[in-house]
Amino acid sequence: MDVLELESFLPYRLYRLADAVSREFSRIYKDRHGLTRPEWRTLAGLGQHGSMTATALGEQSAMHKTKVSRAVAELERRRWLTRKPDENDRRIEHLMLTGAGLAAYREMVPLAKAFEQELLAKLSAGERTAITNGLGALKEALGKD
Amino acid sequence: MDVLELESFLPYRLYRLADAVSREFSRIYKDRHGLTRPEWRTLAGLGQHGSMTATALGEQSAMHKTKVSRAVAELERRRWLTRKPDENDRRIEHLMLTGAGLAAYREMVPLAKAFEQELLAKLSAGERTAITNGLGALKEALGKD
DNA sequence: CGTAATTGGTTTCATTTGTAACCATCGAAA
DNA sequence: TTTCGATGGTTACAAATGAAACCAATTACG
Repeated sequence: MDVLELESFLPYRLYRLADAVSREFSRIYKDRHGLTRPEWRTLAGLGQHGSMTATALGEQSAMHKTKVSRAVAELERRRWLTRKPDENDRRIEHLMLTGAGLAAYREMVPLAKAFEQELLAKLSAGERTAITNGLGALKEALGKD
Repeated sequence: MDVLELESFLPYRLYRLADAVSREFSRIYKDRHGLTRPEWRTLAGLGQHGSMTATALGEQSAMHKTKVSRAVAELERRRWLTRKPDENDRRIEHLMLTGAGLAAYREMVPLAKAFEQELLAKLSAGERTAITNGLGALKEALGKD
């Protein structure tokens, strides 16, 4: 009889780990500011790049366009970002953080980095390169088909 | 100014990858049988262990008890599993697959394994041990706190 | 040109999810 | 034994999500 060992099955291991890490990390943006993950990613994308379109945001952070649309709407409601219509193409809007949005971003960045450092600090140097490289290789593998 | 590089941020990399792999893998149970992920995991848990309680299922496959409850209800509706009340403790029910449930499981196991093999085949031997070990180490790191 | 196909983004609707409240049963302690 | 806290599991409600339909503006092309 053929049995699948769930615990060692790669898709399951990956998902479980990502879920645990993500849940833990979410405390930084959810508990402190009541943000959802799409909202956090939107903030992070704009904080990193300054100004982006909704489409670019979706591509950078792997979000469906409806998620982006809703996240942007909520951040706008909070006055954390503003939209500026494109000069040449009136379908496009350029998004950027307001002062308040930038302030929130600047407050969270060090917390995010600290979170990552704390996690990595529990690993040996070899283990750190192992995940980094392993994840990189797997990402490449998924791409080429 | 302090910026967070989202692309290389561990929680993000992990989640993105897990999401992509999981989405790809879901074709095997979603497209073929219309199962949700909790339903697939329930099937996989019972197929692997023969008989389990709902609580045990939740622990093994990292699912909230409401997810388990609903997945079990749906699989029961399909007549893919049955419940047997515990002799001594009437709160507990032992779950096990029916013939139909087992048949579906046996059909999917080779597909799941093939999926994993195909993915791993795109990596070098070194990269394969890198993810395996990296994920293992990270899981340990999350546990100890 | 004028029409069709594409693109950027929003909205609607059905499904999935999480939280919390809930019901029943059990075990321990008074 | 009664009572209280814990445990196994379900349900109700609100929020998050995905798919598909949609609107408007733009581009491609006959």
